[in-house]
Amino acid sequence: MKKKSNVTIHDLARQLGVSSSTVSRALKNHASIGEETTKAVKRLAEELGYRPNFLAVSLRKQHSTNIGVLVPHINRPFISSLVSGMEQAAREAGYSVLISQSYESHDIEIGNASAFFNSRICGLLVSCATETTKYDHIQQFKESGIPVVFVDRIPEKEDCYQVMIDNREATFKATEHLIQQGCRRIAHYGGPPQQLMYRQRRQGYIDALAKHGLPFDENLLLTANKLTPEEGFVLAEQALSLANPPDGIFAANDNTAVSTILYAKSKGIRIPQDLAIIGFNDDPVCTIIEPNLSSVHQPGVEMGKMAVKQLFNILDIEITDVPKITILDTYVVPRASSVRS
Amino acid sequence: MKKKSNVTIHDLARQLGVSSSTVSRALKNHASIGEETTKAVKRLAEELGYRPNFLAVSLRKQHSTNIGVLVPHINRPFISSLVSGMEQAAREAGYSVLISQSYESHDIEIGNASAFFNSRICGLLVSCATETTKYDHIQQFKESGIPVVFVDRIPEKEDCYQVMIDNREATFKATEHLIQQGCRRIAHYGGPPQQLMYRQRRQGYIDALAKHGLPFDENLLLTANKLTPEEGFVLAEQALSLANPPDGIFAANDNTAVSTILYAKSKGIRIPQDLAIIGFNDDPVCTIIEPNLSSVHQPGVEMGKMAVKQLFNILDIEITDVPKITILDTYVVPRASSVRS
DNA sequence: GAATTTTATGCAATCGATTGATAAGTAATT
DNA sequence: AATTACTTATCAATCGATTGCATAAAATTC
Repeated sequence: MKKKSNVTIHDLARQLGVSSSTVSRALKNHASIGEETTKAVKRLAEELGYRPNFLAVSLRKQHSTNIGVLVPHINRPFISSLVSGMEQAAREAGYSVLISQSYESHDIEIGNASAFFNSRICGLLVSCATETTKYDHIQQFKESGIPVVFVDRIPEKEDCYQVMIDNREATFKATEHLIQQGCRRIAHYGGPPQQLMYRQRRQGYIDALAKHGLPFDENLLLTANKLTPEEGFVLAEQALSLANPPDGIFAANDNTAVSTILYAKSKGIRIPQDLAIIGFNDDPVCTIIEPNLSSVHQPGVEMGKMAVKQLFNILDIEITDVPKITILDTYVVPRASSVRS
Repeated sequence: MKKKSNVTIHDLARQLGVSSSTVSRALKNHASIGEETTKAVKRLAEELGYRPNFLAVSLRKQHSTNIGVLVPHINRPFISSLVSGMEQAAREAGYSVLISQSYESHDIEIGNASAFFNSRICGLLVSCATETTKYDHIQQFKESGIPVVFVDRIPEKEDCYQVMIDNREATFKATEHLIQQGCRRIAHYGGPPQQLMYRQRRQGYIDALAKHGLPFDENLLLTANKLTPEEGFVLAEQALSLANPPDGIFAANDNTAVSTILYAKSKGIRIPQDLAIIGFNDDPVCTIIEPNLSSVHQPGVEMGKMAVKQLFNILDIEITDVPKITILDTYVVPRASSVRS
């Protein structure tokens, strides 16, 4: 009895002396199956613990109920929230989520996309690797009619479904916040400029300076290819050893902002009095570091859910009239690292 | 041309004027297919961009190459590392990872398990919900010959494949570390005792006290059902408002340890002089909080990889003679929150 | 040259569910 | 009684790949 006891539609058919098509239809309450028969089929199905074989269904229907998720890493606060939201929304609708990590490598991303393609996912959610600038590996999905939704990290000029935030506006608000706190020389840590997101973040910074009549000083614009904590220390040292150092720093992520706080403190620089700092992401560390780090909050779980909703919309599973490009709200969370009261 | 251009084995067969069985065999370098034919098949397959349909393969072979992963949450540092390791090891072998979150709810866990069962996963990796004490929903997999590996959160008395750490030993070392730092009244924050893991962690604490001849005081044993940061404040208040307060705290996770540091600091209690603290997990916050939090490091990514390796071992995909129960090493990471020099 | 072995390939069933076309049985209409 | 209309259920093909068995052709042996 401890054997592969997988009951199929045929087993039910045999035991009831009907055809398997009848069983199939009965289970779906098809109108052309008699009430009696339907009831009998359902009773036996329940009794024997019948479970439809999704593989068979998918093969027949030409698509699975698995959604592919392609992200750079999953063990990062923001991304794991993103994935969490995706999983939640997908599962509520009876779909599953397949994940893969590119580790920011374009080649790995291509390989993972290929694997997803072969396993006939019903849709793809992507947050691109930093390296990625070509999208042939994504194109194959579109060509096969498999919907693709880009999340957070959006391709340069592709016409595609997107769920994102307004990076420019978000950083505009963050920079403006520093200005309102009295900062006059604000530095910005930017990410790799080949990525649209980081260029947008830089633009918001520049726009905010312009709006408030502050000069743009190239020396205050620092970039790193990876915004890791380690890199944060390098950036902090660069910024703070300038002949004319900044009185405020807007970092494109929290990692580097945290490192800057640590570095500044070690140099006896007072935060926020001498140096106000704001980060981006609103990671959990923000409320741990002292002083607590101000940051721009972006709704990770929500973005994940929206991406799935977008996908379902395209698949006509749940028509909710989602616009092709969804932009979710961000807001500045002012904390002790920047609030001078 | 932008249509579903999915090339099948039959398309290749037709174009080459051979049967689809020949194509199938040729693609797998079957010995009984002529060299010429094999080459021709492969060339055309390459040319037309043939991709095997995993759904069809899986249906035929009676199992997919998808591994189901059942965890309480994915947006937690330790678990996301666990999942990251699983994904990595799985993908290297050409397998994919399906994830689902139980949110610590037994009912949701059952539902997710059921979905996995229907989609014919080839194996299951589980880290149980706190609520879970019955394992019928897992049993169905074993009965169907689908291997199950438990990770980190292990069932009480089931005979099963496991990848875990020695919780008792880990907490023994952590407690001993505090004792070596001069602590004589050590409190312990425990998790829900219905979960084996937390009972083991408590036991290690008790054993360490015993070994060093320290009295066990029930008042110093505090438990919470959820070891959240909020709950950490509650525990901290309880511990520190005792008539005879502790001089050391060993918390069963980092969240509550961090809250305790924050709380203690707000009360003017010096860390580690007045109160030494050590947590568990070695989350990223440990090096952010000040003073840096000592903790017990457990290898999340490694555990994830091991779990997959264990699965492959059972599936005879890669025989590595992994023991049924794998116990990975942990070590104490001493930091400023507990080191009195 | 006949018998036997080897090499290379095809046939057809199978995995489990779905679905358009079709048939059998009963009831209603003329 | 014959025709039409329903109701209910079956047949058989299909999705794409795999595989045991059969077979045709070529090569080898006696």
